[in-house]
Amino acid sequence: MARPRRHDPGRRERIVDAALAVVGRAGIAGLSHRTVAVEADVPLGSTTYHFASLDELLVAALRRVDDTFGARLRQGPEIEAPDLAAGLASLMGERLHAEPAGVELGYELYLAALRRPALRPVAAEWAEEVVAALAPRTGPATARALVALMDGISLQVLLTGAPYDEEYAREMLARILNEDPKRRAGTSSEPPTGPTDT
Amino acid sequence: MARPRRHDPGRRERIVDAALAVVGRAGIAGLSHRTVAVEADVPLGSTTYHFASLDELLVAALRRVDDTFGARLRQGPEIEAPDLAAGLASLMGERLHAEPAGVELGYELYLAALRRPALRPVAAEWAEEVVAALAPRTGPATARALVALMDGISLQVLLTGAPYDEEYAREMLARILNEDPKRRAGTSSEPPTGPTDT
Amino acid sequence: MARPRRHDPGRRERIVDAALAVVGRAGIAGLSHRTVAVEADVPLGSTTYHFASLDELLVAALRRVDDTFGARLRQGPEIEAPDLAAGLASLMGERLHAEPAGVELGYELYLAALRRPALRPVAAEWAEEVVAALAPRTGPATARALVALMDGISLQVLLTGAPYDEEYAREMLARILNEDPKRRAGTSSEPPTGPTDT
Amino acid sequence: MARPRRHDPGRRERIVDAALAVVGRAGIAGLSHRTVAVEADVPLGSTTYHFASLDELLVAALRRVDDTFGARLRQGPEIEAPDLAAGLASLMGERLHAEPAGVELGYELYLAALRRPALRPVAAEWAEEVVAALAPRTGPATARALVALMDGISLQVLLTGAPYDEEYAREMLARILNEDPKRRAGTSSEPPTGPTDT
DNA sequence: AATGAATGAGCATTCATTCAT
DNA sequence: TATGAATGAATGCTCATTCAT
Repeated sequence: MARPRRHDPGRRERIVDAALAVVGRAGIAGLSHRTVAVEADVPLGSTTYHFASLDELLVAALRRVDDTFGARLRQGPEIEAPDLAAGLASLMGERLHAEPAGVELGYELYLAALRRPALRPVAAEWAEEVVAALAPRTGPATARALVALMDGISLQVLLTGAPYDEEYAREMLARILNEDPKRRAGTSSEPPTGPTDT
Repeated sequence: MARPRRHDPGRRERIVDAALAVVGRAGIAGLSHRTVAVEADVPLGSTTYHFASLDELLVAALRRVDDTFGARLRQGPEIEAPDLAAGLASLMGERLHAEPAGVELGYELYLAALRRPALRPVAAEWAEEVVAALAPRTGPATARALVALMDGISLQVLLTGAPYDEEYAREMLARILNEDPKRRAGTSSEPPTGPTDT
Repeated sequence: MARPRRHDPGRRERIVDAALAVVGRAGIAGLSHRTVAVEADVPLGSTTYHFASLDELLVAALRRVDDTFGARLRQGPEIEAPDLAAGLASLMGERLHAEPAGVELGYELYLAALRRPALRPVAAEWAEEVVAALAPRTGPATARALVALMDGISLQVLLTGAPYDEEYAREMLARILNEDPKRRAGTSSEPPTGPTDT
Repeated sequence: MARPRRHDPGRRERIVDAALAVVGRAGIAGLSHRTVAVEADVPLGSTTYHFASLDELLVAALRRVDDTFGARLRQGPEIEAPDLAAGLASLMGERLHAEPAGVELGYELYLAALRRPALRPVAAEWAEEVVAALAPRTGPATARALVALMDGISLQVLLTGAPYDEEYAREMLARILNEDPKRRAGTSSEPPTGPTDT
């Protein structure tokens, strides 16, 4: 009972919150007008009134997530650590252990965006955010490669259920940070816009 | 009308083929008993008779795919190329251009596996296959990192729609192949089970 | 309760019957999976199982109607009446009074077909049936014009609610049956394929 | 954002215009409060505020249409043409080719009126308008028959997709204009209220 | 062994209308 | 006087699975 609730300010936000809760629990595929309406304790029609389509709701929900790797990187000290590879490897481990759901959500978003164009802008933003945080320190090309490697390693962990090996991650990230020693002297950093960068 | 086809020996296989065709065309989400029954020109009940669940059918179909990066790697010459990084970068480009659908299917499988445990073994196999092909040449740890990096780079290409930059990929793969120059001499290969490998 | 009803032979036909009943009562616009399911006392899914789309069901229902003007014409004596115009006018009146619902259904079908291509073949068949019945007596062109005139007169009656004026109808049908007296001698019939016919 | 538009005097008219645009584009079935509100760039509530029901809005919109056969007939020269049948046949062809959408709208209105009593007055007006334009020249009964025949012929063209045969139409219209040659001399006009007219 | 029929749950979406402000 | 928000009912349709034959 107890559901008169005409004039419910903030309802739109509550729906977004509910969508996020549903996606966290059941994945993007588990999001439907019905699941979100139940979660938000709101009539079904209300979800379609506020969001013309499920994609629109999903995008609104994903944009609200500021608990991404990029966000964490911007706030934390790792970006300035003397050993950047170790900092990133540590941060990966921290997130994989502390909030695996958040990490999963991120990759689910990436992969879902492959088939749902509406999600691509958000996915691209999430990815760009990390690159933007790293680029000032490493240059854009290396930053992009670091992100690619971290993405690939995280996916492997999530998929195989194998434990995260932080030392292994550190080593491989360090290799990316090493420019080719045959062509240059082996320094561990490169100018923001080095000659090999795009 | 008059489509008896009792005693149809290859039917099970035909259903698997049809499932694969459907998945290739419409993605994993497009697979249903109905779509596959239509594609195979088989009664609906036949699909549930031969496969207890959709997941089972999907697994059977995915296991039959031999058009994976790993399979291609096993057959081709790249694995023995003097410049392994260049070989892999070239192979990535080839696949991204020639059969993006196949590449997408791979990542779609990863996505699905995140939430559907039944698919995880296949997804893990697909990933392991590449590692297994590379490991004899680079050692398992480096192989795993190469795969991670290639996955990350491919995802970026597919998600952002940016053109694939083969030279960039080659450079970054080469960095992974370079062991830390501070600790060792920069050789482009390492023994199958080097000290840093897991 | 009392609704186990697995294995219900003839169900498909019952659904068609129900559809016809719904359309007769509420018009084509009143036909929905739900209304027809209730009318047939059948679960909702059953209607979509037997008919892939509403259009398909509607077409099946309309094709079963043999209570059309054309059917009546084929069976009755009017077609051979010495005064064809009077026979047709009388038949129109008979139908308008005895089964206005059937007449309405016919014109609703014609008009609905304007916007729903799936209905056009049936509508065309209904119209052709009358033409085919009349053509041996009057020639195809005159037959077509007779049908057009009868359609137009019936529409006016249905729309305005004005009473059907049989004598008026007879007079105008007779005029169509009269070939142009300026060019020919005024006979009341023309050969099956007269020179002015298409 | 910032679309205040309080005190918008012509809003009611704009809503009617928008309704007409929607109906022209998507048919009567495509008219809804939402579609019309979007088309008029007006808040949803505004449409229900100004028009108590959809029917009311639809009637207001249809009454404004002056692009009907009757309107065209009142303005054009055909009504005074020496060969009235030829004039009408030509006008039919002109409209069927130049604005089939407008013609279809007319018949769609007839359809809707069959089941929605609120629309009947408008539909009757549309039909009466042509009769009124023709009656001074032909007498009311003949006028009504001409209209009936033209409606029937137009419906056949729209339904079967067959090309409009102007000469055929002219011939049949001419027959209606010919009073029965057996009873009277074949003149091509009759006094406004001839003995056979109702 | 094989399958056509069946079905209850679910889907995204549209809608006319009501109502508190 | 306007209107944004709200909502319950309905729409066509898909689905995995069950089951009697």
